[in-house]
Amino acid sequence: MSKGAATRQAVLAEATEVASRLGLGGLTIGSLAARLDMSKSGLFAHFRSKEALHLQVLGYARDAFVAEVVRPALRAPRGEARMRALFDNWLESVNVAAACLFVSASTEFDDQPGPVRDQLVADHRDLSDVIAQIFRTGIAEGQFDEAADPERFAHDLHSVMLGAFHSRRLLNDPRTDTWARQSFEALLDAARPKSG
Amino acid sequence: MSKGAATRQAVLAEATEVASRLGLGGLTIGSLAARLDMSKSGLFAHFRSKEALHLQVLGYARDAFVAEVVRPALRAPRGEARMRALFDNWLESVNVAAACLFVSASTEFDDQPGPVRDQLVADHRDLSDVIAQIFRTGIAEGQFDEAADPERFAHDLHSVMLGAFHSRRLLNDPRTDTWARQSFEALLDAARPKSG
DNA sequence: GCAGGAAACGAACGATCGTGCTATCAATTC
DNA sequence: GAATTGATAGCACGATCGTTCGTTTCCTGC
Repeated sequence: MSKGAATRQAVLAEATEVASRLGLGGLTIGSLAARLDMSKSGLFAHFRSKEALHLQVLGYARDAFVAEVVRPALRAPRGEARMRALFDNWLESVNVAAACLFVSASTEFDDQPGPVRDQLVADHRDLSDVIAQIFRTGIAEGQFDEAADPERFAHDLHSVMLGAFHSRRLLNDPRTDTWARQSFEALLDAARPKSG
Repeated sequence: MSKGAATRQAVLAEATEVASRLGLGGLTIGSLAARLDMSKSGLFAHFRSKEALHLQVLGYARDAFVAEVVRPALRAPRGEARMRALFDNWLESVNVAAACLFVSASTEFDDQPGPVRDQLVADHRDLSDVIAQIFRTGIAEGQFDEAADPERFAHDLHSVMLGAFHSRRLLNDPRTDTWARQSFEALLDAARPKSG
């Protein structure tokens, strides 16, 4: 990796950290440069616009999220076990900057049309598709009901995670994980094949 | 209402609208003043600090949310009917500025300690208490299981709403309401007294 | 209708915002 | 090791940020 690419990665890592706390809107070139002991213009030259920085931060966060949450889960056996692995990793990522960034950026930009919002929608769709696909495999394995809607399951699972992030990060409620796991089990139970 | 109080209300209404789209962090005195055809200093004099403005916006949004979502629901018969009324009103408020503001501000400030965050936590607790109390009444009425946890129900209902706001506002998914209602019914079913 | 107080304004503050230039410095290629 | 490319710094720009101050205008209670 060339020198430029290396510092760019370092900038994106730090930017992801900051943006996960202050939101993408709270991310400023100046303070970011100060944190990294760089000049404002030197840092800026890597991105050429603030929106480009936003997009690259989202790309970096997406890669981190996939590497930390999604990819390890895909090594679990297909179907329900894989779904459980994904859920576990996701729930553990409640303090991982990349995961938090997507939650905060999604509510921050849901009313601000543009490339950033578009990217967030696309990323959400990708994750939703992964969940739905795992679910479909579970159907094929006989673990889930053929009549169940994989996309609705993905939506419901996402809701559970949003609630968990809210409960853990804003309220700091110690019951968060217990409740999230119970909700997850309820989702699985509801998706089980009807016996008879 | 005196002149000052009147314009202050007008400012808070507009500020709530703007903050619901751009977040509290995206709310600036200058642009807010321009929207209301006021001078920056004239508007600022009402609040004396930006944080005070933030807190008063939250108070205004809270009152609006209670007036639009909570209070009407309390006129429904106690127990399950009241819970359904609350859910219906809440789901309809997906495009009401005050309701959106709480969702976005909660994720925006969950990592920024201070009075604003404290206020958000308090407001969340208040709403959670209302839900839990309605649930407890439903238990007393025999509609819900004595063994069910009212606070967990409140948390789960909140998760469903967060998912609905996300799905409607970011993804603009037409299935949002259907899915939210199905999730709500599932929560109610899970809370029903066990027969036998 | 006048006095006194509240409300709004205009101008300015220092700081910081995002974004350009130009120059210097380091790294890579021959 | 010289030449070339790319990375970083310095400086400046207009704009806007939150905030203060002194003045003016409007409202209100007598």
